[in-house]
Amino acid sequence: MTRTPITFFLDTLASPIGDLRLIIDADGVLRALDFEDYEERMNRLLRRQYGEVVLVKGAAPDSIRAAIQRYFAGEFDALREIPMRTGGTAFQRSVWEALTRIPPGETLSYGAMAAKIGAPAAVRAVGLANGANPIALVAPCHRVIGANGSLTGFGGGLHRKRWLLQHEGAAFVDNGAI
Amino acid sequence: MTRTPITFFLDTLASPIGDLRLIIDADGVLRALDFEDYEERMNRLLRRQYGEVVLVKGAAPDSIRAAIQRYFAGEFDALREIPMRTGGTAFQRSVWEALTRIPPGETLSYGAMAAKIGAPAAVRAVGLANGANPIALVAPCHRVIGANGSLTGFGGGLHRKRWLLQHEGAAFVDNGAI
DNA sequence: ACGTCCAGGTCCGAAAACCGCGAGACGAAC
DNA sequence: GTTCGTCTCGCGGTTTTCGGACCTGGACGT
Repeated sequence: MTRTPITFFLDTLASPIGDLRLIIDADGVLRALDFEDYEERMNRLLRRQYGEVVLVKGAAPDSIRAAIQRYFAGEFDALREIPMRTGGTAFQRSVWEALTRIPPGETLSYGAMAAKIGAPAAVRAVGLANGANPIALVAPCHRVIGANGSLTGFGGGLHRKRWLLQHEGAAFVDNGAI
Repeated sequence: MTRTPITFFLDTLASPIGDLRLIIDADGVLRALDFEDYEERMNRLLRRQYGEVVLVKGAAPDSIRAAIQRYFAGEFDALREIPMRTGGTAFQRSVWEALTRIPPGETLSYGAMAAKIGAPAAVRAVGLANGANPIALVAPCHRVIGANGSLTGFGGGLHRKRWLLQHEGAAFVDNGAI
């Protein structure tokens, strides 16, 4: 099945935990963000949400690049200034939207997040939706951890989840998982 | 799953065998054409090919409207001037593309058409693809008939297939089916 | 403490069902 | 013996359906 393809712009940006890939649309809005070594995963997510996607190289707006760099420099709330947009189902959007309301330095459990969006039993579904989050960092899925405080999973690698939470000064239980 | 919806323009045009619905894209290219009383069927095809579709009223280019009227006035080849584009699978496109190469006044059997696109055994599949043709008249699926010359099926009603073939002066076996 | 089971949204792959056919077989009519 | 209908079955792409997996957690049993 061939749908009319949609075109996005691709930029990269160095960070302390590896190069980032930024996907920007024609309006200069962030559509996806991931680590370069998980490129394949991101492409899969993009295809799921938008069908066929054409990526061309293009510079992301300076404001977005600067905001991310300020985040890594310790100005955590800079991420909130970044305009973003996603596809996905209504459920997924509600999860991702809820992510942006977790303040830096705090965490939430999957169960608590499920309760917060009004579907207290959909705990695993929240986990899945987190796994399908196309916009790492800006939709801070790394701030969702297990009910017992452990790191559980992260699409960009658990070591990065650990780094990000430490960077933000959040409390969690480090069980040494990779 | 919500994909970004695509917007098309909808126009209508009277014909000797009923009002036509024309679906035009932003470039003024024909995306679909069907008879008004089979609207539901066309909407289903559009949804299959493009996902969510938003239809707004809008005038089709004069050149397209005029070409269709000239066809009904007896200038059969006028249809070939109409720019069109489709979604669908590779197989379906090859079938629809082959349709446009059948001259007015001639017919082809499903089996012959299957052979022509290099899949001689895919006879029923050709039938299915014909049934999924979104652009009646311009992709002249009415020119495909049974191996024994009978009318078999037509998405817009067999009486219209009969009328069109008579209009073009094509030979076929009329078994009186409705 | 620890295993086991289930809950629920979504995607993916496999399998089955669907058909705008046509060739071959069969029997019934002239 | 032809010529026709009718029936059966195989064909192959597409759609639909179904079952399992998953970035978890809480209840229940031992």
